[in-house]
Amino acid sequence: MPKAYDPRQVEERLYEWWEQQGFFRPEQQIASGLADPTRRPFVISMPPPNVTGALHLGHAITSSVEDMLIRYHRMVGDPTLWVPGTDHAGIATQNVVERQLEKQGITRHDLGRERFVDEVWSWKAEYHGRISAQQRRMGISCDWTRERFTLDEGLSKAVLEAFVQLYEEGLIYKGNYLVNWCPRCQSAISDLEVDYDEVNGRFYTFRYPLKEGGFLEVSTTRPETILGDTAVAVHPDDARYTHVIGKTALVPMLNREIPVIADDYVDPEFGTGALKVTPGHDPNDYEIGKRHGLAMINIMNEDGTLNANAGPYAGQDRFDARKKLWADMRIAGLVVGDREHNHQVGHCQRCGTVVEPLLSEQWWVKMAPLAKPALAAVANGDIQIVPQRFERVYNHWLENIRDWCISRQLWWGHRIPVWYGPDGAAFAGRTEAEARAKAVAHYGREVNLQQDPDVLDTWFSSGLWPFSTLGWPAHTQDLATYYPTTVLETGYDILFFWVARMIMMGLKFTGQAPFSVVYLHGLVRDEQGRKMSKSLGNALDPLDLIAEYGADALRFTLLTGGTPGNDLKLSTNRIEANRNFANKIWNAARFVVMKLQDGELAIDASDPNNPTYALPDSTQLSLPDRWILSRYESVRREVNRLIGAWQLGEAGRQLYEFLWNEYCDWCIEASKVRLSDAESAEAQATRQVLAYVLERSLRMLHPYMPFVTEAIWQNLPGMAGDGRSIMVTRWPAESGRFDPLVEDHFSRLQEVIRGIRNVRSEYDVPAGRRIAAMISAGEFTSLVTDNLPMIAMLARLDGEAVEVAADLNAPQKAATLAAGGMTVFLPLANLIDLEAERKRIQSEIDNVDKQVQRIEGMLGNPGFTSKAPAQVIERERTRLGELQERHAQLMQRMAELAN
RNA sequence: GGGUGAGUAGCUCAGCUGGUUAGAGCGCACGGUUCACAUCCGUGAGGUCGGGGGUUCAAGUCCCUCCUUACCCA
Repeated sequence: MPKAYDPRQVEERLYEWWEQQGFFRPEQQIASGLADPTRRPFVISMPPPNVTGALHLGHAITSSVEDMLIRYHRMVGDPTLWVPGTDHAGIATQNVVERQLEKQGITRHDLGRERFVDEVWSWKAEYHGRISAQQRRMGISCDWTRERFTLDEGLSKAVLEAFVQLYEEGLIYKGNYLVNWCPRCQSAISDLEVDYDEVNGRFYTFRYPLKEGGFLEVSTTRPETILGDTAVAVHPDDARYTHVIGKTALVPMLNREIPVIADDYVDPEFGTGALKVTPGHDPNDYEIGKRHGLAMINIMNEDGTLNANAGPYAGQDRFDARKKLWADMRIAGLVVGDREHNHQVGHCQRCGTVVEPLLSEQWWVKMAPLAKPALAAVANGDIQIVPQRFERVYNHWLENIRDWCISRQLWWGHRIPVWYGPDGAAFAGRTEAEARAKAVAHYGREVNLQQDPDVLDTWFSSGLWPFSTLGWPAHTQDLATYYPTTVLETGYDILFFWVARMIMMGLKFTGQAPFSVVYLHGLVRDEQGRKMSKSLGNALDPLDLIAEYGADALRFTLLTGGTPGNDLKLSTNRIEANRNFANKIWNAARFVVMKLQDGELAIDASDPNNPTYALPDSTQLSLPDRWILSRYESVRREVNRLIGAWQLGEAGRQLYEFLWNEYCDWCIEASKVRLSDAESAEAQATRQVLAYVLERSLRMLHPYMPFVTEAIWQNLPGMAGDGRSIMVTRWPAESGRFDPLVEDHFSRLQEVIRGIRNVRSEYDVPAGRRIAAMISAGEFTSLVTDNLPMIAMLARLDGEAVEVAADLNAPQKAATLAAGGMTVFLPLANLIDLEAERKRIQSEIDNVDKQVQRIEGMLGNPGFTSKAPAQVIERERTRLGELQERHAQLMQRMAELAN
């Protein structure tokens, strides 16, 4: 084993080996006996990354969390399946390819639909390759043989099936309503695809002339929509305006006559209290228009220019028209004024263009009937959302859900499976033949059919992902075995886009919730807490980080750097620290492996998936051996508990602290004494314990840091070979080694050792100098004498000059410390300054005093003694006793020094 | 306007169902050629847990309120 762990030397090689061995496949897990085929499989559908481009840290955190869960469950013995795949990402992908073509001066229309789509497919091929290579670098153990793409034949069939079923049930309908229209993409988009950003706009106030004479002052942020006004509204109770209700207003520049109406929606406090109503270009006005039977005028073309309804402004871009119209109105004397005004404006999530509410004929899904069961599934516990607080967000959205616009005026995606007859009648079919048959039945003869040119919203196909990837609508073996899946893990930002829709679709088409747990992670941000983005230039590339620190360090950082549902500010400092951790355990293992050369090591290999270093007979175990075994068992229990409670980060942190602070800093250090006589029985026992605890701990760390744990495990004598891998060993079971008394005893010795080190440091005793000590150990005398060589080594005492007894008198010139229920005198003759020593002891006495007072206060409080649990009271009593004793020891020493 | 999260050491964050003297990493100070590791070891300094009120024997943890901040929905 090299002196430093170098991830670059091992990661890619190990990954290829794992994949080649078939470890990622549930069939292999069952065949090898690791997984119990009678257990419920553990299944995750990977959130499919868009084939748009490269992966970012959002994908890296997804990969880290899911792989952690998958590896853990695989080791636990569940048949474990992780289905990977990618998403065609309609608008996003079409946009990048269009932009690419733009550079060559070509539009998609130049190419035509078919050639353009071919172009996108080749883009997809290239980026899909990049994406899966990146995911492999993360170390993810998904079943690549089951990889899917949303435009695959099978998944496309699922889309057709879902569409036709919903259509036939009347849950999909076509209608001319107000949609969010992106003039650049020239497509409708759903409510969720609109981002509302604050914009420095203007607030324009003008006069609306009345036919009957006079005028009404009205304000707007979008003057060009005046051209589409079909009413002016005031609040019915607004005394200022009662007299104008029912009169007729004249649309500026067009002189079109429109009514002045009264409607509760109008806020008399806002602006002038009179509202222009443009049902064709504003969602609220649309509602008013419906209530009052107003005309709905569309003044805009699909590219954002105005149409013939805009009269003289036809052909002008919407923003040019805004300026022109305002200028003309100014000349006409209709302008009152305009001022700065910051407000929220909808932008296309994919291209940033200001979205226009536009009347348009689109396909919709009726959501209310789908939302109801989805709400119930969470309410009745079929689906658990982690963290739970997101249930409220989920509920709120579903309770107020609106119909979903699913048609997109794009070329890249699932073509809508509807064909129109000559008179426009629509026939939905899973195939053209099916639609044709319906048409023949309808018309009584063959007619020409034309397929709808539009495609479906990407999320329509993603909504089917958990079951379409397993073969639905076909009744495949995979679907029967692995559906419903277990956990859906993703960022909270796509709770509505994806998670809620999968739940609705899953319940609708399979009658079952598609997963039982939704685990939501937070967003990865930069060190200042900003969202990572290309334009800010603050986006870290996971591949760069892996190259510099190793995949394990990145994974561990993403897993332990935060808590579920909360954003994570990623700093390279932290990744570096975790790289150091990988190196630390690598070196710990180097030490152990080196020491293991000194003797034969018995391995219990009765279960091929659970090769186990045998432990010595318990009579052979020293205190440090028993201690690390007990600590290991405590941590094992705690890690299990935490993972069970979805506290994956905390579990990882526990492992980190156990391995570094207990295994390395104490267990290994303490072992060196007993290993010095390599031939001895105690050395052999120590080696066995070192090996056992290391190997078991590596298993628990494996889901977090798969590479370094495997790299080490392959070097552990007797473990590797015959294609064995740590990733398919069993998760450690109860060891029966927990021993609180041992933990108590060892921590007393730790206190003594730390205390001595502290004094040494305070008195500037040279690190290499071995010093004398007198330990007045009371009831712990045999504990100390039994472990004296270890204490001497760790505290750098001169073994020849250590005196231990139940009760010792202090030498005059000595530093004194009370620790672990014992008193230690360090006769540092020429170093001790009596005055300084008195001060040191006094400050310790003060410290002890404070605690004694606190506890005495507690125990003296009848409320406490009568109401607190007996265990807590008992613990405080014990502590008080020890503190009082310590206090007495220090006081006695003070008295001696005073002489 | 409705909702949610965050506010704990100089920085980034843990702290589960309320119960020892509130922890870690980084940074800082001091000291280290201790036979695995300087990607390291040892010691230490540093916190009125955002403010105020309340519940409780006991509050970083529960409740109310306010402040700051980020995000979601409308």
